Amino acid sequence: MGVRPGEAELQGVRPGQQDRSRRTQEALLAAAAALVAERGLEGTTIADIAARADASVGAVYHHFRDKKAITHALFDRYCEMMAATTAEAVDPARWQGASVRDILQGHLRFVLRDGDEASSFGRAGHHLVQTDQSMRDRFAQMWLDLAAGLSKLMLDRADEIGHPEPEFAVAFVLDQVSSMLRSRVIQPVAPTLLDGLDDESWMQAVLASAEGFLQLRR
Amino acid sequence: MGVRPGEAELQGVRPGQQDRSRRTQEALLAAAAALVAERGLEGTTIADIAARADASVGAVYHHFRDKKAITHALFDRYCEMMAATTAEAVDPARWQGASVRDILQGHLRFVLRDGDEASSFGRAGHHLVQTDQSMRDRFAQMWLDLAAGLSKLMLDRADEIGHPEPEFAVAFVLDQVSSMLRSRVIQPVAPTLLDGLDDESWMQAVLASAEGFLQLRR
DNA sequence: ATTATCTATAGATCTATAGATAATGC
DNA sequence: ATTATCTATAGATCTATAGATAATGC
Repeated sequence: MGVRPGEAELQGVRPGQQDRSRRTQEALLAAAAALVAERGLEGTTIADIAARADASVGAVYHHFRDKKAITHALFDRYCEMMAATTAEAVDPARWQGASVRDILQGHLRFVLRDGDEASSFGRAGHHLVQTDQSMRDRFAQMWLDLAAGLSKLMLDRADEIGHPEPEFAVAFVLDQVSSMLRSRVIQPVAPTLLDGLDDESWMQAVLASAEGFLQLRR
Repeated sequence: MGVRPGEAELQGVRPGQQDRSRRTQEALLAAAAALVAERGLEGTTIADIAARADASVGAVYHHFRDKKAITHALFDRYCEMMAATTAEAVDPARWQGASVRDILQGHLRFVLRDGDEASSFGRAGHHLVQTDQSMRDRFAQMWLDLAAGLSKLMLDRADEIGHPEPEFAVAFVLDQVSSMLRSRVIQPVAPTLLDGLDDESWMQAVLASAEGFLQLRR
């Protein structure tokens, strides 16, 4: 999936020419994602990955040149997921006739759903971002793309926005929403005062807050 | 500082009876804090710590039973800092005559200033929280104490709050503010759309948002 | 005399490789 | 015949200790 053979091989991922090979490689990646999501990169050993995938250490090194090649393959998956999300979230055609509130709500719902299915690739990606500069840069670019796309969609509806500086207000609200999503879904660090609140009510409160700041007209 | 000798020794920190000893132990802790803040716990070796403190590996093990003892000593420092902050932020006497907005602003200013001085103990603490369950629990308790204190201060001024459910509104706003502080100051992960904005203007926008949600009366 | 520090190294882990064995598909 | 997997292990790194040396303060 994803990277073309030539490119993948450059990054230390061996293509594989048998069906069995592809299955093993999938299992190894899934095992690595789960373990990295749980314990972080440095808490995960090659032997752990092999064991969880019912394979051997040798098999791991048959598929990946070294440990770094595994992390890059994992992060590629993460980037594909996020790029797909962005493309959909930012497509103007999809949001014909939608209001600013609809757009924000769509984004919130998407991330909440995504967090719910507890995709280990997502969590693993977030661990990796903190360990490698090149991944940090790539992540930053992806996030700016998403934010810029959402921002454009919302500013196309500037007539709904009562705040005197719509550009600033939109940037602030996107920042606010993403910070809150991160604390609740992506990388919770401490229980919050709102832990008892269900996702739907929480989302409505976030939307109400954004609505107030933007001074949305009905 | 902080822990009483008996308690410290139990946790694997050797008290030390000479002046030189105390200085070395300080240097070792400061070095460990800086390195953990930079590279995380698992990226930091005992040899690194010794080198940065101009000491030897043997000296490290003279002062701390094992690596875990160092991390606990670091986290103790972090807890002391945070407990002091909380005690001050939550003291009703200090906020005589202050408005809800003043209280929120005080909290924001404090964390922003703290982040500015880039205390490596603070950053190290945040890395440690993610690696150890007992630290996670302790951190959660401290954060709930701070939030409960701020919440009480604000609810004592419920007459300023126009939101129909003041308790919920206050909890939501505290959650929102702490999420945003974390993303901007404590553990930034990606550049935001607001990176160009100075701290003061950012803070004013956060306060305006909270003011709107709480429906504060003047 | 006691306490603190240093050097050198044993023991534990972990990454990565080499060589032998098993499975695949032309 | 080729590709994939496994077992066993070399080499690198890191934690922790032992024993020798240096500094402190009664």
